[in-house]
Amino acid sequence: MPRKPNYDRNELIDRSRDLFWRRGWAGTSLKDLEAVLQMKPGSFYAAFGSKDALFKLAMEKYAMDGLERLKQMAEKLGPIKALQRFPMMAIENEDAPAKACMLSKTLLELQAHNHPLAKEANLHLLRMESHFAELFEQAQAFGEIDSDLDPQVLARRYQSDLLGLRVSAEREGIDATAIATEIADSLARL
Amino acid sequence: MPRKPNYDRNELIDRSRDLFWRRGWAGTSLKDLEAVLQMKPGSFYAAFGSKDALFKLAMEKYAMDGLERLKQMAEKLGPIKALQRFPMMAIENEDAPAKACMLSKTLLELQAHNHPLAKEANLHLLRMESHFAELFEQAQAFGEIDSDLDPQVLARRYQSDLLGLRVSAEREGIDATAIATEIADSLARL
DNA sequence: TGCTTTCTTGAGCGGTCACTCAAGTATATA
DNA sequence: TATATACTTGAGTGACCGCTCAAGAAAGCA
Repeated sequence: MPRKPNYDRNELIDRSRDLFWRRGWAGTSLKDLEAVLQMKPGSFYAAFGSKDALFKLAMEKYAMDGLERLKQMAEKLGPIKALQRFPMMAIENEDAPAKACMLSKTLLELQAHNHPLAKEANLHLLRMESHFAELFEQAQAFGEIDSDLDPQVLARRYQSDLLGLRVSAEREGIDATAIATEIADSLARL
Repeated sequence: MPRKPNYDRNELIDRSRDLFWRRGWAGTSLKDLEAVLQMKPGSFYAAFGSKDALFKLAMEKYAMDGLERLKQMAEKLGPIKALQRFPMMAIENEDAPAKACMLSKTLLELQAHNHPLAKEANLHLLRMESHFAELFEQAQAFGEIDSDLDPQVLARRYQSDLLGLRVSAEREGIDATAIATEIADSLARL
């Protein structure tokens, strides 16, 4: 009986993610979103409820995609090779709206205000870290790295390096690929 | 003939730096600044000109203090020990308004808008990186690390690690001291 | 075709933003 | 003490913020 929306909700979330990722939470206004989504305020609020609610959806998609890419890479290359290539992949995609990680950007922007989205970002980062740990564990099982090392510790350091790499990649005039290579090399020495 | 300001300009910049460091650029409103500085809008604009101008001053002080601490540490401990201790020092100060680096926070927040303050932040980061490189060079001259390595490359990687560490330290439930220790350890292996 | 139900539109809400300025106040010099 | 010269005050500026809602348009069902 009713009328269907004339947009693809999933694609709208993608476009929002790109905008939020690049410009951040405060840096993205409703007007910006309306322009990119081609939506008037009424439709926007009917569809998503609020700017924060959409940001949450965008961040979830961002995190899910990242995890998915890591899993696919691990299936194709095995755990250690996946971990080695992941940093380079994260920074070499020219189409991405930003080099830096959307989760860390959100965390840094909103943590001081105790904004719920900061906690959300931290949660996604924890999930990613867990999967890094799993891969390190698998690599140990395969005898690819020293099995005396603690996978959790390795994962935490790895994620920290990755976040640093991606902040550096955001800078102008910095050759981040060299850093990515070094991160990969240091994994080979474990 | 005139009247003197009844405030210590330097201390006002310190307080602004702490607020900006913690809350970021968009996250700090004029009202916030007026409250912390105990100034009415008129005085504020007479003293500093604009929010951005004060942010610039705050960031300059932030960068100068960081560089100063590094130099003092290097004088006291020598280059390599200073580089080893610097990461831990950066995250263990409980009085600091934030663990993450103000320069990287500013860069991530404002880079997408081509805001002049983002370029300014990048410049301060470059200056810091140069000094890291100097210390690596000195360490080579002292025979403390392999002299075949490129000090510039070492410095870039070191700064990247440091930025990652400080993002991680900002997170809740992450033991950043372990990461700091590992950064120090990996310098010992050069 | 007519009715119901949803989606779309866009003017406009109260609030906050960075900032201004005219008036008042304090102080160093003449 | 009188005057010139800042500094301080705070109400008020226009612009933008996230968001609301009443009215109109479109599509599925009878």
